[in-house]
Amino acid sequence: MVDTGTRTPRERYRAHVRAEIRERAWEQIATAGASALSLNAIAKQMGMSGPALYRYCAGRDELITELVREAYRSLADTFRATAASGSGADLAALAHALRGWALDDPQRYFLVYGTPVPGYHAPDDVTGITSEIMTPLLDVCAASPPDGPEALRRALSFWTRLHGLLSLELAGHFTGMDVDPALMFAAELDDLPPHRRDRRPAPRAQ
Amino acid sequence: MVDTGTRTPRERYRAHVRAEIRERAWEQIATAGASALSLNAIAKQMGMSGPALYRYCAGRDELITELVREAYRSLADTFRATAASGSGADLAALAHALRGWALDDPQRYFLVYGTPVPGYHAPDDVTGITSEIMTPLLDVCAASPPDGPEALRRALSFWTRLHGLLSLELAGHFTGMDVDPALMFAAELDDLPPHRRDRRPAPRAQ
DNA sequence: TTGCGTTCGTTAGAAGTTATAACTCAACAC
DNA sequence: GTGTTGAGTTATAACTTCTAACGAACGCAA
Repeated sequence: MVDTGTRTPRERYRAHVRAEIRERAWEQIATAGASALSLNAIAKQMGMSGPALYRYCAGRDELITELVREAYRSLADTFRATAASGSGADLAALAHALRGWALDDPQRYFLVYGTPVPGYHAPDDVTGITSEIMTPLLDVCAASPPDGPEALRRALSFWTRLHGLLSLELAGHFTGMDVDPALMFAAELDDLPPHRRDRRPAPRAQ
Repeated sequence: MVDTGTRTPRERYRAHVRAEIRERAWEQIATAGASALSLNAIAKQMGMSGPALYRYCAGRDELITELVREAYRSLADTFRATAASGSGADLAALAHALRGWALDDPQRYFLVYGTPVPGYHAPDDVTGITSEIMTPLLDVCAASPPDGPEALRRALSFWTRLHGLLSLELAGHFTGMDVDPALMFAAELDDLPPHRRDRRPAPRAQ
C-alpha cells in the first residue's frame, strides 16, 4: 500500500520512513491539533533521536505543507469518487461525502478550511487541487436545473453554508444548544438555491 | 479609558501594565495570529525582561483566555449596540455589524470562531457571553415574521451561513475565484429562511 | 572479497520558547 | 526609621526547531 515499485532498497526504506513520519504526524494532529505537532516527539516515537528526521523532511513547515497537500488530495479524491459512483449527479451525495470526510477527522478538515496562518502561503499545486475539488460540485450545479449564472451561485452557497455548519459543529459551538447538527445539515441542504421545492433531491438511500 | 477608579497607586500601575500587555498581545495576534503570540516578545517590547510578565499574568494560556474573553465581550457589545440603536429589530443590521466586526480584525474573529485547540476548554463565563451574543439575534428572529419554531431555524441559519461566508472570505479562500464577498454576503442575507421575498429587509442606509 | 562512496543516525550546540526560583531593590505603611 | 510588600532582575530547567560534525553501516562495484 505504501512502497510502490521504487527501485533501490534505500529508496524503498526511505519511502517507508517518510510514510511513517506522515502517519505519526497525522496521529499527533488528530489528537492535539496541527499547532502541537512536534518533530522531536515523532522522532522519539519512532525510536530515533531528534535531528535524524531532517534526513527525511526539510522541517516542520515542510511536513505540515505535505499534510495539507495530502488533506486536499484526500478531499478531492472523495469528491470525485462520489461524483463518479452512485446515481450520477447528486448534490446531496456530495454534501454527505463532505460531512463524512469532515467528521472522519476534524483536524484534517481544519487543516484545509481552518484558521489560516498569516505568514503561510499554500504551494502552487494546492490551488490546482482546490479546482479539482470544485469541479464535481460545479458540474452537478450546472447539470441539474437550468444552467446559467445560477450554477455558480448554487455551488458557492453549497460550499459556504455547509462549511459554516460543519466548522461550527466540529468546533463544538453547538454543544449545549439543543440542536442536532445532522438535522440542521439536512435542512440546509434542502434549502439550497434555487428553491425548487417541487423538485426535491431524491431521498438518500443512505 | 483604561484605569478606572482603582484605589492605590500600585493597583493603578498594575492595571495599566496589564492593559498594555493585552494591547501588545492584540497587536501580535493581529499581525501573526494567536499561535505566534510570545510572552518574551511582549516583555522585550515593553522594555522589561522575560519573567517580569509573570507578575501580571499566570502564563501564555491565561493571557490567551483573557483575549478570547475580550473578543467575545466585544462581539456581544457590538451586537447589543446594533440591536439597541437603529430602527429596532433589523436582521440586516446585525449581519452588517457582524461582518464589520470580522473584517475589522480577522484574527480576533478567528480567536472566537476559528480552529479550536483540542485540549482547550473555554472558561465558564464565556458561555454566558455566547448567550449574550445570541439573544439579540433570537429577539430579531422571533419578532419579525410569525414567531415559532421558525425563529430558531432562522437564527441558526443566520449564524451558520454568515459564518461560513465570513470564515472562507477571511481565510482567503475566495481569492482568484472572481467572486465578490460583499455581494455574496448580501445575496445570502437576502435568502435567509423563511423566504418572504415580498418583505425584503429595508435597504441599508450605510 | 575487498574496498569505496553514499547515506543514515548519532551527539553537540545555537537560538528560540515557557516557566520557576532566588535575589535585589524600591516603594509604601506604620 | 523600620518592616513588609511587590516589582524586576538574573540563573536555570525543560522544552522546541534546526545546523554541524562525526562515526558507522550499508550498497555497489571491481
